[in-house]
Amino acid sequence: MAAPDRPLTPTQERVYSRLLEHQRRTGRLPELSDLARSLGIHYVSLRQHLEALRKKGYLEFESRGRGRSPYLALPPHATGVPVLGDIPAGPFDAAVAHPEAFLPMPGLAGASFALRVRGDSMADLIQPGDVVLLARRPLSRDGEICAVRVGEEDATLKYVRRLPGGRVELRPHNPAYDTLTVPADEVSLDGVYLGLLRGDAADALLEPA
Amino acid sequence: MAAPDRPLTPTQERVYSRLLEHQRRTGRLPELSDLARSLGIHYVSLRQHLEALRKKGYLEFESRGRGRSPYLALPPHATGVPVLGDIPAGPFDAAVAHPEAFLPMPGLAGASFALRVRGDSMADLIQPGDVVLLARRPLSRDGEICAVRVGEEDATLKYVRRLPGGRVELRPHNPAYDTLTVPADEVSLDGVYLGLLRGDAADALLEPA
DNA sequence: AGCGGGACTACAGAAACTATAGCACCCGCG
DNA sequence: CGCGGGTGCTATAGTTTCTGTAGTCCCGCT
Repeated sequence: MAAPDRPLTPTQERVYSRLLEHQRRTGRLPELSDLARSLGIHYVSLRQHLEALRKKGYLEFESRGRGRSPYLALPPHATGVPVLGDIPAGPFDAAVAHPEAFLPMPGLAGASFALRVRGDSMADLIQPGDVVLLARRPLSRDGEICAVRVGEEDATLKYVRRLPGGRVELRPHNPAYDTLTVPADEVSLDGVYLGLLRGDAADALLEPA
Repeated sequence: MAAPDRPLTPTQERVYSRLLEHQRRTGRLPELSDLARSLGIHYVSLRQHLEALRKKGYLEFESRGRGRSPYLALPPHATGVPVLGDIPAGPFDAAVAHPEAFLPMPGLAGASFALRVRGDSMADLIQPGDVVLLARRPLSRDGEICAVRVGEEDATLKYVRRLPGGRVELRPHNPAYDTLTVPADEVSLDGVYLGLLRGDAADALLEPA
């Protein structure tokens, strides 16, 4: 119930996306009466929708007594970047994986996710406990660092380059490991490297799920 | 006037730090009447202090008409990590440097800052346009990556290790460059590596100063 | 002696929010 | 066909926050 678990009706969708938009634009949430006016519906109706959204897990909404402003907030999964699992790690399905925690980064929410580094198999620039930020988008320039999986192996970070003939070159940062070239259809590209947070910095930022 | 430029009186200081604390704890700002009660002062007095803080550049505060909640916000420099300049770059004085922009990361504010990478002299893991997060703290473990300056040179990122005899080893990530050992008093350690954001991710997060 | 910071009292009005109740329409489902 | 859910309205009455303005007091500093 903590995470969105039920589909929204059209009007609930309208209310919810209006809240997201307002949060992005202004960094805060609108007042209920303003929102009701701008949606063209009545205050009482709006509250019914907010209550429905709350029950479905899309937001936090709590009355604080007569005359007081209600507590209204979008939960971390709406504004934060989810930490989906570990790297290297077994195959994870972004649609199914349930996040362990969230990085509050409104500018990146939706288009990206994060993985925590578990082993020390990566280059010395990345340590166990670090959190790697990854964009959910296809490769745009050759040579970008990506989280990739080959077949059933664990996800790892590699420099990815497309080769002629439908093959892909996977080069590890650590030169002690081999560079692979694999048919493109055997590689699943999970995310493009967007950044990294040292373990202690990540811990200071993370919000529990 | 945009940044804090004048000293605060004791009570203004109290009001301001209470706001910071509330923002850290709850992620939002308190209502004025609650705040006044918890500070043990009257509502009208509180508003005088908020107005004074606004004039001194410590916060944004604007009345929105009778009966409406006032607009109250802490500016980016209170909750964000400042981007102080470029790396490699000439000596920058953290106390004097005026930030170009801010990364909204409340958990790290105060204890850290950021530098934008300008040249491509760093290792291939760090590209021009990236933003490097740095902690304002001394070296805690040998081998940490730090932004250091030797004498009057530009600041660069190096693996730093303390050696017996008051010397310091500075090892670049790129093995093509030399590892230096320098007397500790010739090295100024500007910050300890906390993380990195790719240029496009940083651009999505940055707030102008 | 004057000034600024700090703090209070008082009052009237605007707007937001709570709480509750009732009415109406449309739609899908059993 | 009836029922429930979603949507939306009207209405009333009460609480609280916030605005705006005005006046009083004390204290420390210049």
